[in-house]
Amino acid sequence: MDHPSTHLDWNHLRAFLATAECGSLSGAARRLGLTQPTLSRQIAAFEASLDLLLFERSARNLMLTEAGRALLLDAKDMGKAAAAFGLTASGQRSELSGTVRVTASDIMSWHVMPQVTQQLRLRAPQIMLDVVATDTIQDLLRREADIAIRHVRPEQPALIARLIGQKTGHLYAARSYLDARKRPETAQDLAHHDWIAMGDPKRMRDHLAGMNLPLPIEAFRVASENGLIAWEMAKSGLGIIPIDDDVAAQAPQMEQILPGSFSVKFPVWLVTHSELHTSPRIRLVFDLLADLLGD
Amino acid sequence: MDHPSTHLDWNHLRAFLATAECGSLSGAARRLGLTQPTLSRQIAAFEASLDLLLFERSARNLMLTEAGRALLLDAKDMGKAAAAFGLTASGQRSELSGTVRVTASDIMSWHVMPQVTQQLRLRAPQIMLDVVATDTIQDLLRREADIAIRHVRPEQPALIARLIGQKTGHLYAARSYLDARKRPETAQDLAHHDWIAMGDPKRMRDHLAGMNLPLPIEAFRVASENGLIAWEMAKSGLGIIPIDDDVAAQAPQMEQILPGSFSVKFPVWLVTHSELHTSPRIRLVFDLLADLLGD
DNA sequence: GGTGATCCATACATATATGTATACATGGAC
DNA sequence: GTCCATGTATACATATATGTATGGATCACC
Repeated sequence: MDHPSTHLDWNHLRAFLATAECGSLSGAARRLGLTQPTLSRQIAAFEASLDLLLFERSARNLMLTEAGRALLLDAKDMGKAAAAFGLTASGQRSELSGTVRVTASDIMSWHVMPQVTQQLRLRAPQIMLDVVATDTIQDLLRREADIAIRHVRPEQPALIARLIGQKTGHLYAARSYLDARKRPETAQDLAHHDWIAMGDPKRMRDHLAGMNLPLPIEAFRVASENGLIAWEMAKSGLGIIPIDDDVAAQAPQMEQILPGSFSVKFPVWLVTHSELHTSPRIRLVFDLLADLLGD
Repeated sequence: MDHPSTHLDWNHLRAFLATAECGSLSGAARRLGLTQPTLSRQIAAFEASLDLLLFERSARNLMLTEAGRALLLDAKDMGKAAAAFGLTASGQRSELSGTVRVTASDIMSWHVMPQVTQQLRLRAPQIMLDVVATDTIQDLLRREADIAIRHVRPEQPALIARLIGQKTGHLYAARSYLDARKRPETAQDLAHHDWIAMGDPKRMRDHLAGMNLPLPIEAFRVASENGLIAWEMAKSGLGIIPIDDDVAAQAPQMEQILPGSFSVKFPVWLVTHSELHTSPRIRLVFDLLADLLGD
């Protein structure tokens, strides 16, 4: 007994998705490059084959039925997979070969870029990816990089940015540190601990103060512009550091401070120069990165 | 600039997936209920539209090209989504209404079934799901339940079972317990700690001994047939318990013992009576559970 | 080496889907 | 109320895709 999905007409499925997302047959026809009567018939045939009413025909516009709403979720998954397929297909074309230079923070470069690069090599084998670990937006304006992964929205009008996702972090310290010092029980205790700063301690203090966590500047005992070094310091037990949960999960000796509280959310932006976005190669890597980073 | 995926012929995509999975055009034609020439032309047209060679024609059989292999991954995602769509569509049909009784262990019933039930209500609103928290396979043979979620493969020939996935667990204890006692540093330390047994302590001791973790039977200070009660005991600091990582993740006061070591992998089986599997309603819930549990 | 099974590609007739043109309905602007 | 923009459904001609039939090629088997 084979599943009914193999006997579904996948083009009808595509028609359903487009119609549901556009809210009209005409709109879906425009999006798909077909005509409105075609969409009308495809939807009707699809409903007949499923033996279900997908849309409520209310004169002016179509409305999803209850069943249609449930099915739309699965159809959207299919649309995402189809989009990914299209991207991968572009990546396989040899005429898009060349180098694309991507810049990301050192932590991102070290923690997520290896796997992303691996995925990208599979999906766009013709493209050579050059990962530069810096954190200044100037790289893009000076054309020293093609695409940047950033955690703040860039202001320059010459840049285009797409919000990809959001990462969550918390406060962590090594178990050895917490065993040696008194384990903090309340937010007040935190001021008497050693803190590690990534970058400028003052900027970090202000940031934590904004999270309702005021700390004296003396609390920051060590700092490093290099995020990886700061993180290694934290791992070896030098103090408390706020860091991305995924990074922390890879270090079993790290323990979350006051679990559940003081969560930091930082967005992930994909940025490129507006002129570069018209280059098919860079455009492809941009879209692939958006797909790979946006899990 | 719209994505190229909207202009892809999704039926060609389906043809590609079937051909790649079957290894031949004829096989794909049989699966899809089409003829071999149709598949031949669809694949050729698809390759032309993508401007990519997907298969290497080597007389006897088709072999995926490098590009085809990369694209197959995305196509499989699409196939999965299409299968899910087909299941949801079945669930929306009113003629499949009725009750299905599912039995699962108490921990599973409490931890995963609520969300699964919610998903299932969305995808098959006509079906009333009855969740029974027990762990004996007899329920199925006596027809006291229609479907069982189990962690051992059933032996009875009258039952059909499908392996859905695998869950991973580790040893956990409450932070309060670990603060009060000496925090274990090595595997040897574990024998001097208090252990909590789910079910029969002897069976659990044997199970842990099989994981190269020999414990005296006196180490088990408390036990409960009811897994939830054992878990609550562990959360309140009565000792060490091996438990699923997802369950542990929801209890911030629980800390993993010797992080990374002593991992327990237990399979998830979906079981039903072979006769029941022919009932469309139960068959549907079976497939939906397989889809929902197998993430 | 012959034979049958299996597989892919092509030709041709037919079935199916699509586009064009059109009729009809609705709601907003004036 | 009238006009116009927008949207859906149907008729008809045409373009496209599909099935049937067939030929060629390869491999397993005797």
